[in-house]
Amino acid sequence: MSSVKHDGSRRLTIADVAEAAGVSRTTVSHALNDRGQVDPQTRARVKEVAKLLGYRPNLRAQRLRTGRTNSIALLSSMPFAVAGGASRLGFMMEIAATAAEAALKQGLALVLVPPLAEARRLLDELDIDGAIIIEPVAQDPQIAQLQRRGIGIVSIGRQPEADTALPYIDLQAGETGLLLLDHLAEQGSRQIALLIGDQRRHSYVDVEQAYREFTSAWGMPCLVAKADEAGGEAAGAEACRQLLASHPDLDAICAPVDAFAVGAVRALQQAGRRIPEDVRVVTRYDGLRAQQCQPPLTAVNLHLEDISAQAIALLLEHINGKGKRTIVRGPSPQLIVRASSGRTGDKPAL
Amino acid sequence: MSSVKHDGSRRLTIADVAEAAGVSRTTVSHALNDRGQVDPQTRARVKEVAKLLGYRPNLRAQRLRTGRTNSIALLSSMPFAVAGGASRLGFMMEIAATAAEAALKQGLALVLVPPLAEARRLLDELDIDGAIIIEPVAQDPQIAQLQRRGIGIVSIGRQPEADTALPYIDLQAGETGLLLLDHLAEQGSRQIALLIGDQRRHSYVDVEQAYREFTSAWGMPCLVAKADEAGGEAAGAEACRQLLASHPDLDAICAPVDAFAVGAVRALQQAGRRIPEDVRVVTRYDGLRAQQCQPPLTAVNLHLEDISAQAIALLLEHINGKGKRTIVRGPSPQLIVRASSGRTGDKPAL
DNA sequence: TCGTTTACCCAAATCGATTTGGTTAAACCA
DNA sequence: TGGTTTAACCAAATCGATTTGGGTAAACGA
Repeated sequence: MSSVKHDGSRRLTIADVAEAAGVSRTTVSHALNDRGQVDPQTRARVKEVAKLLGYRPNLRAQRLRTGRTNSIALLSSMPFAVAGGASRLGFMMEIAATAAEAALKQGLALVLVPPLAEARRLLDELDIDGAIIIEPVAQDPQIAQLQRRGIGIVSIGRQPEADTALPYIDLQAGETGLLLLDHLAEQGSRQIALLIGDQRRHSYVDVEQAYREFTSAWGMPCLVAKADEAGGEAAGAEACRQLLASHPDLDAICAPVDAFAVGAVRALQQAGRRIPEDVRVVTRYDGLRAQQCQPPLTAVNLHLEDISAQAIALLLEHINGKGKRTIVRGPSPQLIVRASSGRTGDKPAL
Repeated sequence: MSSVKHDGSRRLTIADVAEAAGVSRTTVSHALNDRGQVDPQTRARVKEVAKLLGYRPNLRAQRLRTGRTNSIALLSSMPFAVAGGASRLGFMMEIAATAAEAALKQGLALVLVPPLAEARRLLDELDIDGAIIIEPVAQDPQIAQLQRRGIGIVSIGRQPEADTALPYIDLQAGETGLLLLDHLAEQGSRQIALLIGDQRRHSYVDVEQAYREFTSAWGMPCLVAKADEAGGEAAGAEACRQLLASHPDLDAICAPVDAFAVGAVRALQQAGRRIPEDVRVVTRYDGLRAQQCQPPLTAVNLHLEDISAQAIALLLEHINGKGKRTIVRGPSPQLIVRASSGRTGDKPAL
């Protein structure tokens, strides 16, 4: 009879192929997956028939049988209350874009899980093999929830105060901070303030420690300000104003969060300070914000594509159970000097 | 015996619950899903037992049986060759963030499919119920591929020259363009150039048509420049330089793509033109780029969150087969006037 | 009292693949 | 020649849920 059905009647199954090829379902499965013992001629014929019919295996059945979903989730650890558009998610979305690419190349689908109040309930509905979480805060509830389901998790950036040590990609926040601080000192800054978020996030914890050691070693004053992550640029600006009020003679601000840094720039400009002549400003995440700021901000290339790829690889290792590594040192961050801290054409003053 | 096993031996199945509760698997299924006829007491007891044991249904089995995956993909129609970091994906990622949220609220997982050369092969490996494609170009191969699999697709922005009409959310690119052009004319511009991409994308096609009608109606010269999407800001700057060379007296540029607009601003500034005094610049997508540009760019609020939510709703309708709607008019775009086209404090010249 | 409805429950079929545990016939070996 | 290996293939079990098609006993109706 007709070997090709093209009415939208029903999806083709392995049984249809078996019948058309005149073999058993087993043989079809073996032939198509290059497994088992099948006569090369038969194998070729089965493949031919399958192609002709346009057969595609039912992924759901495949997955029930093999126990794999071939998909992973990407979570952030943002506070739910964060307001404002999606641009707030700059960092997460940049990782998302590169991680999705890396995942797809490994045959994995990447599911985006934005920070969401309902996410806690919905997290159980997700059929995933593993998850990547970005810069988790201490005691992140999502992590516990996923671990309860036995789902493998890897974090980008160490989880602070972790009771259950998660495998992670080391973002080297301390070193990155030192890179920025050294640069500022080298440029001549002697009153450097640190502006970080108030969450217990490794990048804040580590950079603060690095900062304290740095200032103490140099005999500099220790000026730490904390702002609310949810507040974005406005919170950064406000924190900067307070810094200026209490320490009018500061000559540099290191603000790892790009939104805080841009907010600080605005506040400084409003206060009549010139950047970089009076105050230098540097940030960590080199996103659109840092690049488009006026003046453009000195930042750090974190090599997020590499980090994403490493996170995917690490996660796969752990899912497959043959992963011994629990900490992976990410690529070395590189300083990108821009006008916000650069040596001005001719020295500003003596 | 012990009713709770907590060794990591094996995932609990419905059979375990059935045994523990002393009923059949059928009854457990019915009880937990609030289906069938089950004694309220039994139902409660089964739920109790299931909770106690920590039973969670195997999603893969559930999906094989019910035929749903509860996940959808988000595709862009970008050229693969596009270089540069993820920030190029600003528009896609902004939709991704809002769409993921809207999808999750509907119990759907959103899988990110970045523009990728290998994507064509990998697209068949994705187990999804439907897909959303952003501003598809004419003849997009991904669409054909998914349709071959019988997967429902909805596009954000009409697909131009479509042979198979896709349901879509109308982005009203023509109206949006007119909004910008009217604004420029109102501000006093009389030599308005249009700078668009060279792909066959609805937003370019529609805005170009609107532009031609607009200039013809006003008796203005028709200055259309096209740049390569993959070129980003540099391509926009180059196109702008050519425009300036051939039409030195232009007094406004409408560049719907934000990267082109920012590139144009750079080129204008290098050419010694003041913005907005000499040349006004406006763009469509109100992303970080437009906001952080110096001067900030007049742009349009497209209400992407609403559009994402509408796209998800439309897709669900079509997946469920009860969708009659094929075109949904998105929310009305709103002009956001900023310094790049604003009336300057005191009129620039007489 | 006998048939019928109703409430409650269950065994088995089903979804569509993969995998286990065979069977059959030809090839090989002593 | 009789016994063993090997190649090629297949039927049935399996994954873990949902759904179909009854079955049983109590309640109801005439």
